[in-house]
Amino acid sequence: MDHSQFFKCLADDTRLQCLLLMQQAGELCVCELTQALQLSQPKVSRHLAVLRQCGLLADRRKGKWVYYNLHPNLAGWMLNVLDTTLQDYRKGSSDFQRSLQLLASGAGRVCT
Amino acid sequence: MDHSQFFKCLADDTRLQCLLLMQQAGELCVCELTQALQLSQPKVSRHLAVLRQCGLLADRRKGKWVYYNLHPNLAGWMLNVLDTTLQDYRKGSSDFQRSLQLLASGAGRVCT
DNA sequence: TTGACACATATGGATATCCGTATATTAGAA
DNA sequence: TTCTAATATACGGATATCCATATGTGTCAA
Repeated sequence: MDHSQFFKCLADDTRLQCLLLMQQAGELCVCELTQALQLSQPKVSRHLAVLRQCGLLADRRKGKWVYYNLHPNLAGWMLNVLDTTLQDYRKGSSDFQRSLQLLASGAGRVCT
Repeated sequence: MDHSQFFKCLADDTRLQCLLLMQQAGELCVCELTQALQLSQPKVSRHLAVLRQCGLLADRRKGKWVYYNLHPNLAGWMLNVLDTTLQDYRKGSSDFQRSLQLLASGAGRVCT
């Protein structure tokens, strides 16, 4: 995986938010991400597929639900970039705060 | 400037190499970058314009030459991302080593 | 002022990306 | 097996990105 390819993965707002939410909150299923980000299911799913195919995410099926998380073998420098970004993202983005709240409240949450 | 917008700037190989070369070597003019990266002048110039318009680079004209450098007011987290990337980039990319050598040797260099 | 050089930008076409909508796939429950 | 819910993918169109080539702009020197 190329350096610029990695950044291409972060260059879309939906993908970046998914990654940062998982880094903050750990493993999440598609329905949680869809709720937290207030986006359509196909949109979220398609972007998660991109991140999975690039090796940034690992997926795990449990019953009807599929859980995603940062890939355990993610390169150190990539984790470092995500860390740095998350720290700044938390300060600035009110959307991110709302997403975290939606996550915490479990609004519309169906997966166990 | 948006977070994902910043990553969009790094998502192109030419732009990423330009940024990392400047971070490594400091201020560089267009002809040096063109030589070091072995790319056409319009291609380099166009990507530098993108980075300048996004506020990542500052430019300074001196006679016939235009020197570019990382913008002095670059946000801390962005510098941090670039640092992390450069460290890993130096290890892996043999192209980058060659570019640095071309820079150091001053091959085809005309600007003072 | 003219010519040469460094750099910037305009243009048009090829390709990639993104999205909404519709549909397929998979798993559990009835 | 059949139905439903969660997720994945296919399709078509709109938009964005990237490039090579050609041309414009600014500076110096003669």
